[in-house]
Amino acid sequence: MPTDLPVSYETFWQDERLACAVSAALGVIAGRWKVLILRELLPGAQRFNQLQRALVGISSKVLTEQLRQMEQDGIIHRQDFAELPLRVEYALTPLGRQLHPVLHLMHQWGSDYLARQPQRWEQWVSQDD
Amino acid sequence: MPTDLPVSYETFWQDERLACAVSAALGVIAGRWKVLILRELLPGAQRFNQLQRALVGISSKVLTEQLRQMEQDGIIHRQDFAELPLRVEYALTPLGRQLHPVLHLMHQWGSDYLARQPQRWEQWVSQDD
DNA sequence: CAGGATCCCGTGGGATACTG
DNA sequence: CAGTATCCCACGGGATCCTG
Repeated sequence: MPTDLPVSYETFWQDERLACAVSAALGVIAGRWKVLILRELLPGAQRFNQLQRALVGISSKVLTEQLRQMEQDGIIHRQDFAELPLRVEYALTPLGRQLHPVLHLMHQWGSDYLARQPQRWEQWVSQDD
Repeated sequence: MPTDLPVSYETFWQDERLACAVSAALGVIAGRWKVLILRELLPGAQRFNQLQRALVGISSKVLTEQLRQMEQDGIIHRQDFAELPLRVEYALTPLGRQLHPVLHLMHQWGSDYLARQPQRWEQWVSQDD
């Protein structure tokens, strides 16, 4: 039912439906590995195995799942070069690249949060640093 | 949308551990009802039943869980007025209030996303409008 | 190389009922 | 009013092995 979205500052967050936009954004990036995948793709396109090596601990099944979802959500693009050995590259779409400011702000808040809740560090620390 | 990013742009996202900050922020707001609770609390403190009435469909158990987690995460504060009938108020902490810009940016991105993926609307639409 | 196919499991969250 | 106490289940995600 809600179609046009008046994204003005005054109406922000007033309307029930506007909350959905936040939930939608959340749904798109809330996967276990998605922000990490986004980070890997920020510098440029990456191949499947490059991603898998970067994301230490992820299985190929899960990586495939996350990539497929992100592709369906329109934030990454999958390019299959029909050649042997197989070569597939994943890259951010414009929409995906527009997540950068969001991630940046989340990072800022998160850093502040972690500084105040040091005991909560360990659950977010990557194993591979 | 802000394509130009503020200050510490160089350090952002370079380090493994900086990704954790994003994941941490995500973990704090990723609950099924948390952004909705945040929105309810933005105008000011709310009582338990006020929240439950606003969040149509939530059970008291789940509401309690989400509130407890958010309290533990330091983004809301629980004030128990020891009086009868029982009265407990939940309010944002300063840290919680600092999520506002994050939510705002997520809302902007989400609106853009929903505009491009109209078929995905329904899964985010609230039932109570 | 880039996945598919299976099997498996913890847990976030829902439904319902009860209580100080 | 502001919660507990149980029971329950889907599903996101992990582990392992297989393939065009």
